Amino acid sequence: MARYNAKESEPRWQAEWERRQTFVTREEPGKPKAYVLEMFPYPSGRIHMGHVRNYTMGDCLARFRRAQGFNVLHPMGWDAFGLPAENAARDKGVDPRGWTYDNIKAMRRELKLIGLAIDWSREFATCDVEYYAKQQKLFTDFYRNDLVYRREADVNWDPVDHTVLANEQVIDGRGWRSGALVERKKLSQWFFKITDYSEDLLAALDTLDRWPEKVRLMQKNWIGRSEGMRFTFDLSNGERLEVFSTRPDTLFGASFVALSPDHPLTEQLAKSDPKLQAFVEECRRVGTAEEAIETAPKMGFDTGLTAQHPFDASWKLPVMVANFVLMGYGTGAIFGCPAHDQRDLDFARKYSLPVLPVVVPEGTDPKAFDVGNEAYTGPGKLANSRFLDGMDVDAAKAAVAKRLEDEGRGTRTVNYRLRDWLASRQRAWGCPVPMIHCPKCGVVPVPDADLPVALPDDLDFSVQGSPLDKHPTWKHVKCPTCGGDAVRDTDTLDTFVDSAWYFVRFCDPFTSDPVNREAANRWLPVDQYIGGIEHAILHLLYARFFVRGMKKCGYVNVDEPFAGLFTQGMVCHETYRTAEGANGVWLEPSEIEKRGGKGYLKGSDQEIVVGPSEKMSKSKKNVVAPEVIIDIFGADAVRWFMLSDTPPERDIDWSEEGAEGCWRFVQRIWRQVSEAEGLAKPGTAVGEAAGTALDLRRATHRAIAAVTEDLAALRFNRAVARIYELSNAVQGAGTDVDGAVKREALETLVKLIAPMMPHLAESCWEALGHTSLVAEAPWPRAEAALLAVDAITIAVQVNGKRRGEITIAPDADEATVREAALATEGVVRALEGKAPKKVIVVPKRIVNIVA
RNA sequence: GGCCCCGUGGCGGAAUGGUAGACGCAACGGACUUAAAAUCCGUAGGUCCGAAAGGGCCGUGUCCGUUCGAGUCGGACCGGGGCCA
Repeated sequence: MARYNAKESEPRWQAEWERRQTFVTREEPGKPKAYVLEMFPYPSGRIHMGHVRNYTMGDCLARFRRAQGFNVLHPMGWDAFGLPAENAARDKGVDPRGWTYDNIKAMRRELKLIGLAIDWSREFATCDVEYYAKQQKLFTDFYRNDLVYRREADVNWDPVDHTVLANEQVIDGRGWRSGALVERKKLSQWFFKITDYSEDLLAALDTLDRWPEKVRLMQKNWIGRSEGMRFTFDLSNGERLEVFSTRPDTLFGASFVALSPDHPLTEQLAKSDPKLQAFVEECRRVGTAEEAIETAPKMGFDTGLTAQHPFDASWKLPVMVANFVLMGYGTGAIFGCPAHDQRDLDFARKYSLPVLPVVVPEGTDPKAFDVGNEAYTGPGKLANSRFLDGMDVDAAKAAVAKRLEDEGRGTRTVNYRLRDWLASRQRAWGCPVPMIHCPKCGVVPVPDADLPVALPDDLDFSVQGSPLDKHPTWKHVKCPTCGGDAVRDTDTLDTFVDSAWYFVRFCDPFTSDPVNREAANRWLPVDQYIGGIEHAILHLLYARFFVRGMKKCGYVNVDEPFAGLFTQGMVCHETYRTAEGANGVWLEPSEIEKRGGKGYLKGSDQEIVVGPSEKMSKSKKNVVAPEVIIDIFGADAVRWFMLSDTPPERDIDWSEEGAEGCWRFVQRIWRQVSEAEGLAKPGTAVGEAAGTALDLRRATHRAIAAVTEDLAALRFNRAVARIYELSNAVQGAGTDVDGAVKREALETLVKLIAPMMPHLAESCWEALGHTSLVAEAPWPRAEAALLAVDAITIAVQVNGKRRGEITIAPDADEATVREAALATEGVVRALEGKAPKKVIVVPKRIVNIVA
């Protein structure tokens, strides 16, 4: 037989699957369902190794479930709106729609090279007007159901690029592209009311038991529930100021009251105080990113006002404006207790404010307790706090709360760090916000009959500002209510909205409603979602919110989008450069060669520096292109690599040697199958087996049991190891094994590799004389009788040290095992004639003799 | 600073509290070959004793503990990574 020719075989089987519509999902209500989904890609134009790993894992699971008799939904689409298309349009003058669809075409072709068992008939892109039309319908329904609202908000504004920037795009107070100092600007923006679900999104994390603990913890921290109090201070100007605090127990340690630069009172005071106005502007230059505010030096401005301590009318605290107080958190005003809050302490030291400890560790003398430059936030007893003295922190919080509530001065509240989701973007390549602004009627949603609000084809990306807004005609429209002249909302929705419900649409992407309720309720939740950990918060939280909103609007009746979540690791590669440090120039893997464990410039004796393995990135040139690799080794070998060795949640190192090893294994399987001699005819029953044949049958069925268990738990690397073992067993069994037993072993081997190396499996299946597809063959079943063994080898220890082993029947009684153990040569030697004090017999495990 | 995760051969990694290092990569020895590639067979944690068969001791980052028995459970520490500050 000839060597396995992946180049010839892979396109052939891909065409055959397509011809037979093997992976088109049909509704098969009699079967259990399995919705397997990998995070859909942004159509950059090229796939990378990270995609290959992600989609191979999902594909392996989808094929496995299919063979097990599940009705599988495994779709694919494109997260196709976003900035790169718009930047290409602006910089190169290309049409963003054409650019995007060209990229999709190129990427689809590359993806198909992997041989994925995907129902391509359901494919869509979020930039398809058919898709975003439905999203606009959802948006207006969310609006009618009070899940969307409009308000003025502070945003990062780049005055050079004339655009809003996300917090992450502001570096050191400057726009990442223009380098201009970012301003904060108030704009009317659309928000999703995600905070309505703060408590539910937090509490329901406990139900997601097939999510990584890490992701649940990250979401929990992001939602940031804290219990505290809102209460008021009386100010010297006669007004009352409401503050929020999670530490009301430290009220007697207060040394100032601080306002956010964006607090209404600050704004009011700034009108008549140019110095304060200048201070506020300085604060705004830091931007709105929490981290920037957190790490910026503490800055304060004394307003000259004082606040009266709630429990002591004679105690006056200065009222400051401080840059570290966030308007979006609590009430935008705090009282500062420097001894027990690090930010307050940094601030107090800078402005020479008093620092009085009011909580000290148990058994510490309050007079001797020195705060220094580190705030004490641990547990302890109250001190210097009048009626609270001696209480612990919780008791003091309760006592303060009760007193403030009794006086009608405050209430206990739960506060969340989670903010409402700002959905407006001043960008043109996105889903237009389906709203109309009428001078008479105000904001009016676009009526269903007028949807979709499609993007115009003739956007001019060379203009300053938003191309949608600057379009000569697009925004002008009649008000649906009064018929008068009105304008469209010229913002688009955050692209995270597009990905917040695409998995619902996949359940029936053809229906004219946004959702086919029956299909959605049958397929959802996604049984296994697979993607990168980088989406732990944003995408996954938004999708959880969206499903809740869609439930409120009557579209679905599930509580959570993703029942199982798996976050796969990155693909890494060694880095190469011509020299250490700054003198070195990065080299591509194809530019070097390895000899004797060292790296050299290809075809020369010039040694190069082999650096550590890092995430593949263009800047370090340590990327390998999937298409190139598939061309060399075939898709199956690459798929096998992605599933081998490294546990799927960890980062994997791509290496040429490893890929060659996979390619050799492909050939080995092919050889074992295609060159097998003396096989029984397909369908021959296996009779009584003994000796080598029985050993092979046992190895076969052990492999079935282990691989089945491992694949169900996504332990691909272990499944791969079990398959190697079966292959070794086939090899070791030799040629004179019964033909039916050998056929059983080989057919099992082929079925077990089928989810991982589907093309090779089809070729082998054909070589074994089948005319059907292995993709349509049922998953093998392990026979319990063959998993049992009639003799097991267990270790014998003396005082916990291994001194020998015995081979014995698994059901041997304790006395027999004990006798055999004590008779073992090594045990006799170790005991030196002494009588054992105790013999511990753990059936089928071990014998330990205590001497 | 707090919380979480991870430290096992040259490398990736296995191991329900029960024979540590399965399986793979790289390496080495042998067979086949004019030769190479490919393939097949075999060796392999360290160390000491022995001609060999075999055996002793040490060994999962370090130390301590629980247990008949610890890579696995608990505590402290060291190192790496992540999230939040």
